[in-house]
Amino acid sequence: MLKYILLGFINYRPSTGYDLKQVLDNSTGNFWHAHHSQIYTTLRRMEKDGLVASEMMEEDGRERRVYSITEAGLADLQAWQDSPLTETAPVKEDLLVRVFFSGLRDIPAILDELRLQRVLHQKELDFYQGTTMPHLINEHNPESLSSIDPLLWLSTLEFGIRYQQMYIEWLDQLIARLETKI
Amino acid sequence: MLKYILLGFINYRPSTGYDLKQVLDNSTGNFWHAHHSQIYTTLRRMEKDGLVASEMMEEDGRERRVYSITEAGLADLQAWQDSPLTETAPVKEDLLVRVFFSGLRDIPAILDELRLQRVLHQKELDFYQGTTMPHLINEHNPESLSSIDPLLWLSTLEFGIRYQQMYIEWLDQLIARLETKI
DNA sequence: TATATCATGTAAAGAGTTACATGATTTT
DNA sequence: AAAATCATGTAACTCTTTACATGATATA
Repeated sequence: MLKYILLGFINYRPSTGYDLKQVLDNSTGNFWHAHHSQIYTTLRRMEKDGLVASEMMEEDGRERRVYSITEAGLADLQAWQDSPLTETAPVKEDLLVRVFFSGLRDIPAILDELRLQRVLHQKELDFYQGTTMPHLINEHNPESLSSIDPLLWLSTLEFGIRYQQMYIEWLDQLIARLETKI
Repeated sequence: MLKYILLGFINYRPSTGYDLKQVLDNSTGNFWHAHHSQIYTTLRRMEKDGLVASEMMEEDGRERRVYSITEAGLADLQAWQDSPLTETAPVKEDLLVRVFFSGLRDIPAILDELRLQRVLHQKELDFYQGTTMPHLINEHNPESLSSIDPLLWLSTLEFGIRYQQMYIEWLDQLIARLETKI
């Protein structure tokens, strides 16, 4: 999947691994993330497979490896877009595993953990409700995104907002229930 | 993480890999899943590490390898419970990646994909709203779960229900928006 | 001058998926 | 008799994380 995310962004514009790490953190971080090590190695593999081509460029004395999409890469991206998902993505939520097996733990200790999670999820919600998407949309000149791109991008951002809101409501409900059990 | 899920369930009662696969599918499937191949290999590694011990048992002519938790396993489980999570779990949602990069796709094709996802998420919601948890709770005799177990288990189930409801609402919103763009 | 950011990588280990492989019992 | 379920595993591959490693430039 990371391959297609990288292809998708490189298709918007040629990019370095560093660029892509920033872009991922500030736009897809909400539903997909990757460490820089994985991004760099995946880009190299994609180049070996002929999906992208790279060129070292010097800018302000900095050496940057800029990747561009190839014809084969564009074909791969389009083939992926044309084969729709027929399954749902499985959820993996560490906290829920912990909650499930917390029957023998101290209730105040569980509450501490849940309250910390509430703070962290509120922080993520604040981040998504901040300036993330407008900047992504403004970076592209209006002509290049005549289509439904902004609608789709904002929708994925709204997913993140809904998710964090749901998560916080759920945490509040669980915290309230546990507070009556102390 | 799978290690702790397996330890957690084996701590409730000695189990086989097959048992654990069923239990995972019917209780944690909502926030954690694993293929049988991963469960079997993880159990073997855990046995090598002394966290569980296995014994072949014959039942109705079937050979079953039953795993029990060891003292070291229980200590490991408790140590994990005592070190709270200080981060949130990253979300990985394939569909959102696809939506993000659907700017050049045919809108009717996107809508088909979203409507199929709606059906699939509705199915999952129906499943979670079905009989999953009561049976898990009834399987244990009431004395063995005098604590807050049912409350915690039901809360994780409610997370799944809230998640699917949120997902469907989000899909409906996006579908409605795209329908105006045809 | 120290810290942060820019920039790119490798190595090793762990987690997870997919395919292969087998054979018994139970239900239709 | 066929299909489904019970039951256990291995092999190969891919994905992901964590740690190691380096060096330049920009900011405080």
